[in-house]
Amino acid sequence: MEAEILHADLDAFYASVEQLLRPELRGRPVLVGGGVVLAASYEARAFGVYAPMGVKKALQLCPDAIVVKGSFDRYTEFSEKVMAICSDVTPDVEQISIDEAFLDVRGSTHLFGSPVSIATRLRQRVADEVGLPISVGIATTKHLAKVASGQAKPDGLILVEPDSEIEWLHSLPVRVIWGVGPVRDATLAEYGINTVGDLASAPIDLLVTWIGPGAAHHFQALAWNRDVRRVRKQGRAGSVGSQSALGRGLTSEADLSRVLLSIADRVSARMRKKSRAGRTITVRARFEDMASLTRAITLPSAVATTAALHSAGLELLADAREEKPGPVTLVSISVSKLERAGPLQLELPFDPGNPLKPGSPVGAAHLSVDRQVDVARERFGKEAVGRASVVLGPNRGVSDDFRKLSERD
DNA sequence: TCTGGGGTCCTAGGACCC
DNA sequence: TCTGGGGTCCTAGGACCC
Repeated sequence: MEAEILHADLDAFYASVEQLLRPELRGRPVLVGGGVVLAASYEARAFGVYAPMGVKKALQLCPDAIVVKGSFDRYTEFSEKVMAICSDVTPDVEQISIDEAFLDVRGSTHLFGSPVSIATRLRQRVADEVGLPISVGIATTKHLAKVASGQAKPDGLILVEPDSEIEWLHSLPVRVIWGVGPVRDATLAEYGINTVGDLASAPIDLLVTWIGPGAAHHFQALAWNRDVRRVRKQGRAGSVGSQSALGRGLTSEADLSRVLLSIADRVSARMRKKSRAGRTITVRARFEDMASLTRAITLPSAVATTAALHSAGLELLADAREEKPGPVTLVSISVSKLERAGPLQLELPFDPGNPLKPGSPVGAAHLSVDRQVDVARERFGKEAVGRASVVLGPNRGVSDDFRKLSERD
């Protein structure tokens, strides 16, 4: 098997963009974030700072660090430029986050040369045309390419030769396996599993009892570089969500409702922008002790409006607070089981008394909004539809939803 | 000053169906 | 009346990733 899968990963992405935009930050320790560090420049990492560390602690370790809030719109712009360069190299690009992507270059070698020369050119172009450092790993599988790019950082390139890949992989700490985080790392360490080699040679029946059957088989396969996942162009099924941290916490119904409304509006606007609607609405609440509860409901039809998410969110949050009263320090709404949705959709508000009868009774996107309202009034009565909200297309806020109604009545 | 905001995936139990 | 096995869908929680 040839090593033809690349994993390209921008180095300290947010911090690097800040240093690019503000030359006075170059060569200096930079922290991007508010309460916690989202990204630390390599100058800051030299002091032991990493994400996600509290900013306070980071400043103790590195008092000269400059803290910047972060400009996420700009980060998206830079990400798009880099992904465009990747797509120049091969059509088989799978973007897995804002700052990293897999590239399958097997179809490009006849045009652009060996995977190493392709990767070298890619790194050079990103440096010249965008101005950012990017590391690349090359291997026979996605997982190994990802491990390799991690080892290549900062600003490096590693090709794992197929005939020595097992030897190379087995020498690394088990934490490099994609999916082994702090908890599993600690569990494995208890049983003397410290390197990938240890993991590879652990008896599978014992591994199953330590970390469960799914994880055991998955991680041991990865430890032998058995990874059949292909580079796939389109994204995953997905979910859309948003959250807000609430400082010391909120207790009043009115405050929480207001926060939920703004979150619901953010989520629904993003769904509409993507022309998606979803059937499962999940609310998560976090409390003062950092414990959290989730509540979910799956509706018979998909919804995408602020009003539907808000009223469902209120119900679900009330349910969670019944189990655990007290100040809520973080709340989130996320929507999954997404489907394609037309840009125009009329919907009745979520009905707390009857969770089986929520929105979109007239999801007839081919009809005009006015026509949808008329049809709905015929079917459901003037009163019910008087409270309906209308999705007017991508990226409209809640005020637009409701304004349309008041115009009608 | 005890910690952001966006996600994916897995597990386990219960309801329900055949 | 008691009993089996298999499958799907849903909810809740948890680990992990960037």
